[in-house]
Amino acid sequence: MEGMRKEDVVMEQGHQHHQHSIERELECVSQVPIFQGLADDQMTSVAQVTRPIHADKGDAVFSTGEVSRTLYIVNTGQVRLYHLAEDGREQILRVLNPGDFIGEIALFTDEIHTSYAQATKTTELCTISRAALTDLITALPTLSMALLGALADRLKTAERQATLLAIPDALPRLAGYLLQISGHRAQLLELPMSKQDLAAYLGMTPESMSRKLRQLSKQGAIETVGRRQVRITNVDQLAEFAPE
Amino acid sequence: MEGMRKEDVVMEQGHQHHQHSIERELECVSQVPIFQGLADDQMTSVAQVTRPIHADKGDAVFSTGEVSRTLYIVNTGQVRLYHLAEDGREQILRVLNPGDFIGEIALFTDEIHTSYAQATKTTELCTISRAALTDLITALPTLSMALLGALADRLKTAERQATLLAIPDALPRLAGYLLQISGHRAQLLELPMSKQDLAAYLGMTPESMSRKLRQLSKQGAIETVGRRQVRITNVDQLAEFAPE
DNA sequence: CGCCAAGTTGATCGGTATCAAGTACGGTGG
DNA sequence: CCACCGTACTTGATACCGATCAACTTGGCG
Repeated sequence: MEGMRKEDVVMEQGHQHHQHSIERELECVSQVPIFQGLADDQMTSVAQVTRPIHADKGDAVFSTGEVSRTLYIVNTGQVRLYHLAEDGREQILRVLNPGDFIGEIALFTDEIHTSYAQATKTTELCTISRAALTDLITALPTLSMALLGALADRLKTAERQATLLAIPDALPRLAGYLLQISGHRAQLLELPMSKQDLAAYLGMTPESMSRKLRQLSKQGAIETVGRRQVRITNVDQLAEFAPE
Repeated sequence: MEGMRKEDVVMEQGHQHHQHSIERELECVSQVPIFQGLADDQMTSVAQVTRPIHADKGDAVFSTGEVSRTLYIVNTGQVRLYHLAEDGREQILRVLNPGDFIGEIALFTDEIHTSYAQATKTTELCTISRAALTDLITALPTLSMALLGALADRLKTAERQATLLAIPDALPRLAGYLLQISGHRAQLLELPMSKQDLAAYLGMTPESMSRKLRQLSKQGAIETVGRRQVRITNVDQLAEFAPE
């Protein structure tokens, strides 16, 4: 991760601004999956329109009501996206891990953000303005393809999520979710969010979540480890409870 | 990483159709929103790699298990996408109306279709192979942008759908859905699918759907008109039942 | 006009939300 | 390193909503 050869590229670009190096920007860009596959000089031109952002744990990256004209890409750390219901309950939309991005809708319309984005730990992001990104897209077909691929992937996830949520019973919803994030493999896995957030994400209450997890572990399909981990001990058993 | 070079598959495939007129293909292409904004000659090159497909009411466009290497765009008619649960119940994923497309995931991986696509009426589609489309994307930035926009839009819909489905009570789910497809406007609107399909789409039974619709109309928020239409008579009233 | 699928209505049952207490994990400070 | 504390999580009891099964009605297509 550290040993990137980027110094020579930085030099070539030095004339634009003064010697304010774009090293930090390049580091961000080079880490991000959608920019993999770009040549060094292409990466540099991306880095030039990138602006890094830092957010400490608990900080808001953006809030509801703000106008969205920027693409945010998580470099390190984690960001959670959520809605705030009028009763104060938070509905988790998605958790962004390194490489994930948000704001793609901003590319096409002056949309108002309908959710909050909050760092759950110390987080580094890079941002790209709409204008800069549209320029990049037209100039770099490789980037277009990468973006399309990432969007298609998220779409698939969202549609699978919707299919899960349409199931009326909580047990298959949970089982299906666990199977999905484990890749149908018996393993110890870290939950991407707290159990109460996960409960909301899966359309149930924390109480139901707890009961269903217990039920699954009594059946020998899983074990809960601490507060944030679940070990899948028997995939077939788990699949019994899942849909299809 | 190595730079990607585009192979000239477009020309090779286009060659085969060169003999007869591409009038039919052009008609399809010119109707489709994602191809709007292309110059005439660009549209022609798109048309050359397009293959029209006809499906009568009830016909399958593709089925679960088939390998997906094609983008399908609906020209006229309607296609419904659904999963088949083991108990035989159909879970509607999405309904494709003219201009909508499916198969974008096929562009990036040899994915197996996980759903069925069935025409609900006489339908004309155009199809584009993966190779041809990737070439088009690299050649036509306008098309890239249009595709990205369409995907971002679908993503937004899917995520909103997931948010709706996470609500445990049926009434706000239905109210939220109606508000959404009506654009928060009082108007007569055509349901995009049958009520029983809509019920599955919203994660409830046809019986519940019927009862909740009745409840909303007793409150004066809506009126049901025939089997496929709903008139929104009081948006504020409807919003009372919707989340947020 | 007649038929059949789609939709409605009713009665019952089960599952989950809710409310209310209790428990334990994991971070903080001593 | 350990004791402490707050919050996340768990457990229990009850009520309510929606799924289910069954019977009926209606719209709309041939």
